[in-house]
Amino acid sequence: MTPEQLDRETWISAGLDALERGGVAAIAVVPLARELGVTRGSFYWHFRSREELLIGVLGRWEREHSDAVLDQLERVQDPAARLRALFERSGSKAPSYFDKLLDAGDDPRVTATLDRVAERRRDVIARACRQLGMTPAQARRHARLCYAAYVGLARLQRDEPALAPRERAAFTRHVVATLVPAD
Amino acid sequence: MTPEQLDRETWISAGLDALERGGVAAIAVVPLARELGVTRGSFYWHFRSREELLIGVLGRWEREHSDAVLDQLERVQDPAARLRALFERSGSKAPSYFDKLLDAGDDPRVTATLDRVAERRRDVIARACRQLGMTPAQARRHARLCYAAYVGLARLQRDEPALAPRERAAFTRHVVATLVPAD
DNA sequence: GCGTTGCCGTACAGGGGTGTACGGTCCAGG
DNA sequence: CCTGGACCGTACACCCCTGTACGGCAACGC
Repeated sequence: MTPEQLDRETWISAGLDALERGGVAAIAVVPLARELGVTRGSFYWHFRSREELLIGVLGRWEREHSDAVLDQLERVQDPAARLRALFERSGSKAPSYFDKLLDAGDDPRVTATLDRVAERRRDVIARACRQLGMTPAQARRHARLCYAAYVGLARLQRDEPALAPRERAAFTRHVVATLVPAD
Repeated sequence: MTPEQLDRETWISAGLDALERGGVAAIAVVPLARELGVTRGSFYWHFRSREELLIGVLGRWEREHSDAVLDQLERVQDPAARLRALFERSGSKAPSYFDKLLDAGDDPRVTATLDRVAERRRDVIARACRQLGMTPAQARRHARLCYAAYVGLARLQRDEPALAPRERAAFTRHVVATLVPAD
């Protein structure tokens, strides 16, 4: 099934899985080697250090899980619908990697990545707000607020387990009604 | 200056300082002992384990930095002004401990504490919303949104360094105008 | 004075992690 | 062939942390 020969990308995939389960601290050489049925000898052939793996994992997340989502969002023509889609996504299960990364505020590599995606996401939101008639300054402030709510919702959703489907839908409607102008 | 004899409360104070600087992981016996100019022999006389210290630090934060703030907030009569005060606080420097704790989502002790304070804060917000004319269900949803924004703002404010005073004031006004009903 | 108690230093055992050096294996290709 | 390179196992040195056992010292009461 799994190829007997590992390569860089296999290690990075395993690192992403570990991130989802145990956070950034779980992206460690020894546990990953155990999981892959291999020793650290393999790892240090493909990577120069643990940090190099971390950079690889962060890069892949940024490309495949963050930028990709934004591109998908940008394809929505109506700006109000675009913002709605953002908050409807935040109500579902998707941002599992995201709040794990939010937990690792100490690591400079992680914060650098997070700063980049935050800026891009706020830009997308601010553009939609301008299309809805806000001034640039208003749009910038509202984008900041919306992104803060997005980040906070990603947290709440992990701490509180359930939230019944009907209530979840009602809450999402309330969020959209409050934060999406002209709605 | 410092008493040559240490006691439990001194260790807990040092633990709180360490939390502010380096997060929950910095609440460790060896570094704290170094900082206090003492060895672990002292620590293990006052505490049975590192976890006992953690519990002490969390308890003190919950009493002196979380509950105290809520009590102060409750003394504001006008419900709209009460919510305004909440968001004006989130714009300043205060919640430094808070977002450090948010980073440690893995530790069960921390999440338990965070869940308790989240519930209390949402209750305070929801009560204000009901006083402003919302139905109980509306108030519950709006409190959830407000608290999510509060959490998200605590994060943003650490990542982004400055934000000029005038812009900060304008942003706070925008947050209040958006999230405080009848404003 | 003398012991008991509070407080701290020292030493040891152990676990988990990162890197490094080096030794094997297997498979291509001259 | 047999040589070299890709790939992995093994062993070692090291760091940082938790806990435990025990020994020392100073202050207090009796």
